Amino acid sequence: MSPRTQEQLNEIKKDKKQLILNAGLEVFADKGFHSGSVNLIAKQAGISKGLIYTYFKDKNDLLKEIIAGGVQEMLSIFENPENELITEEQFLFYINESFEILKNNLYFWRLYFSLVMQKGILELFGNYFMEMLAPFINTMTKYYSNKNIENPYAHVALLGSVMDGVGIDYLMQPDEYPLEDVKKIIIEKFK
Amino acid sequence: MSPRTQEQLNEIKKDKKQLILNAGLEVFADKGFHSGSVNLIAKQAGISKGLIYTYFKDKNDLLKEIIAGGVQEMLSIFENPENELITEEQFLFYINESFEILKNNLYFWRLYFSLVMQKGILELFGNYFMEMLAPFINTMTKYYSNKNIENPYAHVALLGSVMDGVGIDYLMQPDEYPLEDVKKIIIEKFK
Amino acid sequence: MSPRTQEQLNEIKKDKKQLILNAGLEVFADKGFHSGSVNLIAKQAGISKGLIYTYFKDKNDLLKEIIAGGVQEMLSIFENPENELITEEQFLFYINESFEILKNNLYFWRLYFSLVMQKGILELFGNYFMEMLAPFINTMTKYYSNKNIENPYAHVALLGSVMDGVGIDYLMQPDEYPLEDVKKIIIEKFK
Amino acid sequence: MSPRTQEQLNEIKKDKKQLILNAGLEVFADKGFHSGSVNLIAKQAGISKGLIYTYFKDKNDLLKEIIAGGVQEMLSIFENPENELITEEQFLFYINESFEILKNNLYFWRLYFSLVMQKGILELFGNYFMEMLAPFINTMTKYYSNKNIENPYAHVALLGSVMDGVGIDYLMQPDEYPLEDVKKIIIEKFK
DNA sequence: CATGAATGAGGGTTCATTCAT
DNA sequence: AATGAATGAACCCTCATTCAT
Repeated sequence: MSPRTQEQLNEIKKDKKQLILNAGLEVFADKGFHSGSVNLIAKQAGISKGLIYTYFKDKNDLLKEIIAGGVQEMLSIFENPENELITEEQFLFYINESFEILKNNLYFWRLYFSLVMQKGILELFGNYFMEMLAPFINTMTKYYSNKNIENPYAHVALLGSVMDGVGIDYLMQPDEYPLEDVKKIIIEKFK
Repeated sequence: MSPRTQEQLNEIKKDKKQLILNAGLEVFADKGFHSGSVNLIAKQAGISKGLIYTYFKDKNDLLKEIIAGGVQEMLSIFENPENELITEEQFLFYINESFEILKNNLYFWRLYFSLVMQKGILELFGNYFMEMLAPFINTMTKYYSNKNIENPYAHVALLGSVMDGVGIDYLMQPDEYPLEDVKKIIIEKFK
Repeated sequence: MSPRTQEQLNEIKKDKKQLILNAGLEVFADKGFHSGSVNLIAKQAGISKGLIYTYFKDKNDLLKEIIAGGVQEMLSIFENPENELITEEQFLFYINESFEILKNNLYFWRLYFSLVMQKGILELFGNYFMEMLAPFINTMTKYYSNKNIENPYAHVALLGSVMDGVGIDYLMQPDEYPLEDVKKIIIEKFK
Repeated sequence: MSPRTQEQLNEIKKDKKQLILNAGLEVFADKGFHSGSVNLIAKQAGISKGLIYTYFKDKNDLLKEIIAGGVQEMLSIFENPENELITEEQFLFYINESFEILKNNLYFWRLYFSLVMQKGILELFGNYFMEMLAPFINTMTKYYSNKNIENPYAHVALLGSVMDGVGIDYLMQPDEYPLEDVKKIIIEKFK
């Protein structure tokens, strides 16, 4: 029989790669990068260990692509006319949107926070994370500066920390954390 | 030389154990639990690998005792006449104290946050962490309730998250994070 | 286009097989049998991994056929009226010819010498190599016997070893080894 | 009980290390470096796989130490007053000695010849082998130069090749190769 | 005939844990 | 109490081989 066409192969490749990326995300998010074994990821994806290495150079590479994918998704959501000053309404939108992103990407954020604490790993990603967060930080800094608030930098740092902290606590107990109520208070206090 | 008394022996034992606990805390905080090897801990403590197993059943047990120790320390600091209602002044004291604790226990908190995201590990500790945080939560809840603030539970959850978020961000970049400025804003917004 | 005739198909088949054999020879000679991967051979031959298994049972089989081909080529060059006694002139010719063969089949001889030391691999070939060398040995033995030289067997063994040793040393540093000068001395000493 | 003294430990270490070196030499000589697995070496030495890594950084390191040991042994045997011109008697001694060394270190020489053919591996050893052979080459060059023989360099190259070739052929069939007879002829032709 | 995705055994290596001393 | 040599399970990764297409 004739071999598969290039198109078919590309389709397979894309699907399988995504399958592995998803499995990797779940496993790494649950167990952490070091404890999440390639074996487990293969099992989770329903494939053999070896196949992972058809799509990724090594375990590091798999992690990098998982993160890159997540970061891309974040950026695509947050992409805004860069140096635009935002209104209070837009501020609310951003906060809301951030919470939606958090809720819709539990695994990614769990992975993010577990990586962020580990010295050696963070270096793998260079400025990925910084780049991901930059638009948010820039926009917020401008927002606070415009409101003539004293020390806008500290305000933004705090707001970022708040989002981080809420994220972590919510991820730890998604069913019990009063996310919506907390959101309201944040908006009230930080707008 | 005369043979050591039982008391002296106990003292030695306690010292050695503490030595290992300290070394373990530093290594786990720096490398993470999985990557922080027993060998490294032994080296850091200046003892042999085998001796660790005289004091601890296994690596998990070592981690548990490290955490338990840290939690005890937290509790001892925060120990307050339990159901006492606190004044605003005391509220300020608590916040301040929390920041001091954070700054003085970088290793512990780094370890804490690196563990907290990992499902498998978290189960090792059952309610340890919850118990550690309970007094803080209780006191704050009472404080907000007394001020007739709407939804005190959500307020406390948020305050806890804020402390978590600030903790993480500070730990990531201790030299660059504007901790004092952030503290001021927190007090202003949450008192 | 008209469909290919059976003959043409056979021709293609033969070509493909030869393509693989050549690629295999180069790769095995360069990397060694164990480290020369099937994948690399396929790439070198410009075909797919799978196709190799249409022509060869397995990697061992490919090696065997590569060696068999090389041995055949040697034999065809050396083929002489079997039990004929050779003159000194013919002796010179043989030596010269041997050097030419060496120079013209660097890959084969590199592979040959890399295999010859390994017990496990050598068994794959049974008497291949012996058969390859037999005509040379026979001819030379007769030559020396005829000259009434004492212990012609040892002389032939030595001559064979000389050719082996020169081969190896030349293969190790083809550009620096004084092959022509060495040849002159050999002829002088062994004719 | 008290732990072992440093002396005892050193003794153990030395013995075990030598055990592994010997096992490694045999396995690598028989199977080649790449095909000779750490597993097999452990089995041959009667120890666990892991123990090898107590004594050697990795597989490469094991090979290096095996070779270093062998080279040292060679050098110690051949050590001669360096720039001394040798007599014919001494020449005979050297040739004889070389054959003894060959016979007494079959594994080492099998390993040597199997390595020498492999491009990538040879580089691991830099000038080890060259240094090992240098005294032999120097001494012989001087010997031939002194005899006013034309092209002493080619003579030495040939003599070296002869020793190599005889070595290989003998190693391939130690029981059948007429080593003593061959030695006589070599001496006769090359002295 | 031809492809390359997929498998799984086996490779080198690390490391928690044990145990003779 | 103290040591560190020794073990073996589990890790990441490679590669010969198979098979659906």
